[in-house]
Amino acid sequence: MAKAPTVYDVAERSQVSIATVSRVLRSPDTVREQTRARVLEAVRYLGYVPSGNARALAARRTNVIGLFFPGHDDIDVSADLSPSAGSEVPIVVDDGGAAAETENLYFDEVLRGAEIEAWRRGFALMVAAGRGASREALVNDIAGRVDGLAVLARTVSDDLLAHVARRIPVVVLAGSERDDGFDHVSASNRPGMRTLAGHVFETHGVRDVIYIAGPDDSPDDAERLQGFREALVEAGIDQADVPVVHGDFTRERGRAIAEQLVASGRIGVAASPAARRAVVCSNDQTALGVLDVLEARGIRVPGDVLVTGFDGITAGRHSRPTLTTVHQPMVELGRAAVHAITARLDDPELAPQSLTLPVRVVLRGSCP
Amino acid sequence: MAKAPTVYDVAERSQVSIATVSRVLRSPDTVREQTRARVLEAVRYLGYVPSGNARALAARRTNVIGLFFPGHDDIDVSADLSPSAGSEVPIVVDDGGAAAETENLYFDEVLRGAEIEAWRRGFALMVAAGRGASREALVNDIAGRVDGLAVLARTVSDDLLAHVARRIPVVVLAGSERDDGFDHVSASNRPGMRTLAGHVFETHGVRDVIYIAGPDDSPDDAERLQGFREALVEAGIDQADVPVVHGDFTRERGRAIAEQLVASGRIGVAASPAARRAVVCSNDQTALGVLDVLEARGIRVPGDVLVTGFDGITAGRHSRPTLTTVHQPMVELGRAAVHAITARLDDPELAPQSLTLPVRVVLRGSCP
DNA sequence: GTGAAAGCGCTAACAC
DNA sequence: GTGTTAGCGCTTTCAC
Repeated sequence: MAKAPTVYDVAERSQVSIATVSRVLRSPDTVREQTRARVLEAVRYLGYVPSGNARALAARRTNVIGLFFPGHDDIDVSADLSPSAGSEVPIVVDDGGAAAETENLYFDEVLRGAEIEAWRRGFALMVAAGRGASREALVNDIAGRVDGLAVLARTVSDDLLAHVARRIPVVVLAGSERDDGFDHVSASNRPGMRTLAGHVFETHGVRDVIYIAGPDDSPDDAERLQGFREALVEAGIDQADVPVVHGDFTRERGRAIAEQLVASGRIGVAASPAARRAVVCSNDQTALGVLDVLEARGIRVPGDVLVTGFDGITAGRHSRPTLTTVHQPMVELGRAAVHAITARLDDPELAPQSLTLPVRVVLRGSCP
Repeated sequence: MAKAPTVYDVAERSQVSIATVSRVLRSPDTVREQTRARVLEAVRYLGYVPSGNARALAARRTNVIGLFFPGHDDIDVSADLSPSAGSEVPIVVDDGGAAAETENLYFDEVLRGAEIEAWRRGFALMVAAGRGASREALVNDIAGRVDGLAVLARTVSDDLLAHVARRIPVVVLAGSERDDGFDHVSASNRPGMRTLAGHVFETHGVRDVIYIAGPDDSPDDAERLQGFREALVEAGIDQADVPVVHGDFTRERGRAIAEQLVASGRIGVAASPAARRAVVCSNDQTALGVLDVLEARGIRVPGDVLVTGFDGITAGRHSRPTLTTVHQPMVELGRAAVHAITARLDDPELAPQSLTLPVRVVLRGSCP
């Protein structure tokens, strides 16, 4: 690492001009076989790795796409990083208690989709998860390094987004499709929830229902609630009869809310099959929390209470009972975001696009 | 996006030199208040976002750290990305069948850790997941764009790694600590498995055991097997009596192997408490697959068979029964990797470091 | 406190 | 085919 070799070093050693070195690397077949060999040999000998920055600068294109997410505030960032003290391995018993749960499944999947699509199109992916105050600075910084940026809705101020969008294409993920001039990629939240809730009301004939919403600032959550209300109207259920509790999308909070509901008698063992109730949750994590409590309290799902989620995270396939939900194509969301960016890169004149990906209701044990 | 404004544009509009513009952005307090204000106003007006590439080139430092993983070959990359056809939401019944499982939990967590630590130290993170032939090209490419690179062991040829390492610090993740001159970060695989297996043998007195290993090319797997063997020796169990089956770390394969074991009578209902057997798996996914089959076959865990995993993925906390495992600090691994890189960046003369992070055995239902 | 000027390492015309 | 020569947009001495 003493001093990274440059094109000049390679050129000198292989007795050609720097242009030829560049050619060997970018369009090998425009160079005579023999020359090429000499250059490649020098590359190997010197340990030459082209500077991506110089390249990007000269070519006016970085071939990198950025992805910005809200940060993982939940993780203890101050934990020690000291190495293992010898080979003593502690044995602990996991009582299934309040182990900190990884809540970011959603982002992980979106990220994976973005990574896949970026790769296919010859782009690298730069990720940044911003928290707190420095968020804006981070976004600005990353914006200067990429050809296009995908941002989760509501994580960045509109001002900053507009500022950044003057330089590169920006696509907003999972937000409602506002007329803000940005490209949008989202899932059919409203219809999805409407269909699911419809299933609860029509198929099971349950009318005594509680809705557990997510945090106020989630655009997806708002759409879902709206879909839920549409289903209420359709089923002729009076909104006034339906409590809407606000959670925060975490399992923890789902548990807390469920405890309350049980304590207050809002949900519990059904006196008769006709008295069965339902808890419709705005996301899976919340629903899983509810299941935790109901199981612990001996309230049967789906016997006494129906429970539904939204997202389709993997954990819902392994819960007890398994969780009925609306499956969002998270990986596809990530892919679509990257796709939207590259599309605009290819044709900047394109009108703002809004892509809504299809969802599907997945019936499982908690609400068959 | 017509034409991104540059320092020159900002300089012109605010009547200063480009040097001053740069100063306002990098060291604001060396510039007179009034000048600074003028420059910032121009920045806002023009929608100026500094080019990260130009900056990196001039400063000879990108402030980006790279992370290279093996690709997600398992995902269907050709799937269509067409938008929702109207608002028809299909309703499907999930029979718990062979739904493609997301196997990359491990990387997701490592990535999260890396992201956190990178952020804390003022670096951006660039991720690349390479598959197949183009892997080497990708690694080379990303290496040219970052200040340091973390690579999962065995995903890149030693030659290429050595080549790249001449330019930037490279840290190898999760490999055995070979004397290859690279920095290494890994978990206590051997002691972890040894302790866990010891628990199976000593605490439960089970001696009739089967080991399901992972893919041959996994360095972690090799270490775990070694730890297992040490436990055998310690317990005075003859290795010849212990079958070692090779899986591939997937749940799917875990199921297949379990089916075989059950069919062949190697595992099954225990005739007496003393006849209880154990299946020790090299990772959690495999163990979960085994649990799937045992439950379906009416073989009781831990009553008839003890099952253990390794990794500590979230799914193991929600399986039925919950999974006894060795918990790897995956997030910490990612953080440590970034830490190692920055440490070397700060002091290139450092001797190669090998950090081994502690693990802990977590006892749950499948092997209390 | 501010400006002038020399690169950083590469690509892309344009010549030959 | 290969070489020459401008930049790409920024940081950073070194003057003033």
